Amino acid sequence: MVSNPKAAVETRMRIMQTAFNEFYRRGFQGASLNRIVEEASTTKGALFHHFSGKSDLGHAVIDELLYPEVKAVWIDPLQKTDQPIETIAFILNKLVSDCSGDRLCQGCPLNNLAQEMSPLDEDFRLRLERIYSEWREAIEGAFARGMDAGRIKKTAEPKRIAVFLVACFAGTIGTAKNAQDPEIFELSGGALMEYLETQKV
Amino acid sequence: MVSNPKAAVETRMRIMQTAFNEFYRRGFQGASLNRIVEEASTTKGALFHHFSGKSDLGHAVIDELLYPEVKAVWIDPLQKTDQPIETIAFILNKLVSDCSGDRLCQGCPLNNLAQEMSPLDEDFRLRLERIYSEWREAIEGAFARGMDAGRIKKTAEPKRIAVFLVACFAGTIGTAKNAQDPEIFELSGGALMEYLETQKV
DNA sequence: GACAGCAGACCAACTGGTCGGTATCTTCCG
DNA sequence: CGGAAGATACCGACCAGTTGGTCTGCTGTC
Repeated sequence: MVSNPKAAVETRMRIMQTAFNEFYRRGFQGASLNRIVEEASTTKGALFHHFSGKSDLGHAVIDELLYPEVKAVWIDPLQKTDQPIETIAFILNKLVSDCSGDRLCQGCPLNNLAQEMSPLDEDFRLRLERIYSEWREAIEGAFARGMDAGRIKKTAEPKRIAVFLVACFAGTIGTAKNAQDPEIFELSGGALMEYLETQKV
Repeated sequence: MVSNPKAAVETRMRIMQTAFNEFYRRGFQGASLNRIVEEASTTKGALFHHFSGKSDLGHAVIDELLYPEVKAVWIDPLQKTDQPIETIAFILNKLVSDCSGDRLCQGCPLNNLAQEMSPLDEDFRLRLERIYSEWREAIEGAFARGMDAGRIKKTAEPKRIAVFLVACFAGTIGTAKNAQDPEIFELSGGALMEYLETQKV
């Protein structure tokens, strides 16, 4: 299984990261394997040695790059808190300050891929849906703990809130991407926080 | 300009509608002109007689099919009302009852196209953004009139609400498409109406 | 006969994918 | 310890199929 380790896994990683950028910019269908191998300074041989095809490469990018990213940014922090609203506000602020306005206006990689590929390929859809559902569960759990801790009002419905929040994130980033206008973030994000405040005790 | 009129505009229309379906199902990049002309029972000659290329066809579909649809469903009703929340609830219910669950889970044609094409082609982005901004303005106007009529609370911010609403619609339909689960609509739609209720007097 | 409307053969460019070859490493036997 | 055998990692020419797009020519209507 393991033979010439370091260089090989590095090559594999380089291909995945280059592919991630291509998928992000041009979509999965628009991405070209020829461009990917050129951009990654490697060859078809290497790509098809590490991946069985374009789809397999896509799956690997989702499982090994996208999922860990979402997990680190959203899921892990939420799983440890009983102050969901403050945690979400913190993450959102961090995202806005970390990424430049331009970057934010390129859309969410997860959402971009999901919108394009979920109707076309069930394997893609299931992998992406797993990320979404873990994300929702993390939010739901945080709000449930918030209720137990007396921070969230008793009548709140964590599941409904979680589904709504994920939809709002996806929609806000998506519409901001189309408008190419960071003001969308401020307005939509403000309204979102306004909604969340109504869920406090 | 006009010579053999009826048949020609009919051919043109048939090509656009077939293209619309192809774009809707496979995305613009994934759509094939060969498939479109075959599906429309015509030929490359006809397509390139009526449109200067794939992009031009895309533009025509947006301007002549997508925009009128959004206008009829969303913009026109909103421009005549000072009861924005009731009007929106009505439209949403109509959409859900008109379309089958399956159809809804295929996503919003406007949002699908926007997510894919706005980063790739500025002409697409501008045309799509025009639809979004008219949509937002219609919502904003309706809430402003609602405030004047004393139905919406004085502290409401119509523009913020409009931006947020459009983002929520896009996000809800998008996440429901990925989840292939109509329950997303009920949960997210419920939360959305819950938010809107807080904007009443 | 002039021209819009359309047909469809044709084209270069590119797509995802294959395959024989090579170079570098691991393994194991003597 | 040497060195042959074998596996892994990678190269890049090559392939059939498809893409968006062109162009010549036919046909029916003014």
